[in-house]
Amino acid sequence: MVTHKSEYTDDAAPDGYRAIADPTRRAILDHLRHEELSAGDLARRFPISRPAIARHVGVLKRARLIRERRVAQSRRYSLDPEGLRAIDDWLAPYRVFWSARLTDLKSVAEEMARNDKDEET
Amino acid sequence: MVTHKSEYTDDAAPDGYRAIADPTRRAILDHLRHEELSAGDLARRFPISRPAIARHVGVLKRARLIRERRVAQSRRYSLDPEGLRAIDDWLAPYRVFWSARLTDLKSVAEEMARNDKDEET
DNA sequence: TTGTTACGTAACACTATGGTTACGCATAAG
DNA sequence: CTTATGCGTAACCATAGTGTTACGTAACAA
Repeated sequence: MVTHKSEYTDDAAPDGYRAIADPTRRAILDHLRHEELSAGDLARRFPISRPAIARHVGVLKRARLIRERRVAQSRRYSLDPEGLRAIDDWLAPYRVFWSARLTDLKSVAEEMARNDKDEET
Repeated sequence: MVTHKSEYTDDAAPDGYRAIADPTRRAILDHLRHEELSAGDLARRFPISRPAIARHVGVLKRARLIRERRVAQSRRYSLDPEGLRAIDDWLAPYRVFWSARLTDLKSVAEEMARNDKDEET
């Protein structure tokens, strides 16, 4: 709803779901999967400006999807499994829906209901 | 440019990443994991209006995360594994980053690099 | 010191998103 | 038929998100 905060209280860490919602940020992760890169390196690989990259990197960092390592005046970024693992954990209960056949989806749902009876807050 | 339209450029199917970025939509999915529900059913379980639910449901439907089944004037929604599976597929290559422990992250990255040498288009 | 390089942050504009209320359409029931 | 129910859509408003340019700071090099 309306938080009425309006100040830039950036205390709340952005969640991983929001972080990977942006295709540019997913592409950044895909790049970091292969090698450690700085913000400048990334900016050269994308059609957007370096400040934009810096913002994306900030979101990913606060969501614990990447880590920062300072080398001289450069900052190298690498993957941090923590955030993606959280998403994977959320996704896990759904995985049975496609690993188990689709032919009997209803029984699968009922089995799920037994396993985690009241998971919602 | 689009000066006076700008309202619904939503012809393109929304991707699943965007769909699960919203906590309300994730909660909707969690409810549908246990039982088949209509938009009205969902609206009663959430503190937002039914039209808002209908919009969320539309996003989830176009992202192939849920399915619609018409019963009389009611529309029952159930999970569609297709969309979440796509996300899981994207997530899969990263899974090795936390299944292999953090002790030697660099070698893991190099292994990944060998496996899918150039994945970006 | 001065100059270069690498980077993040501030300020701003535009678009996208998510909420509301009001309305229209389809089906069911009387 | 008329009336009620269930649901989606349109119009509108407030906020969050994403891009830009301009600027400030920190680490090297000379």
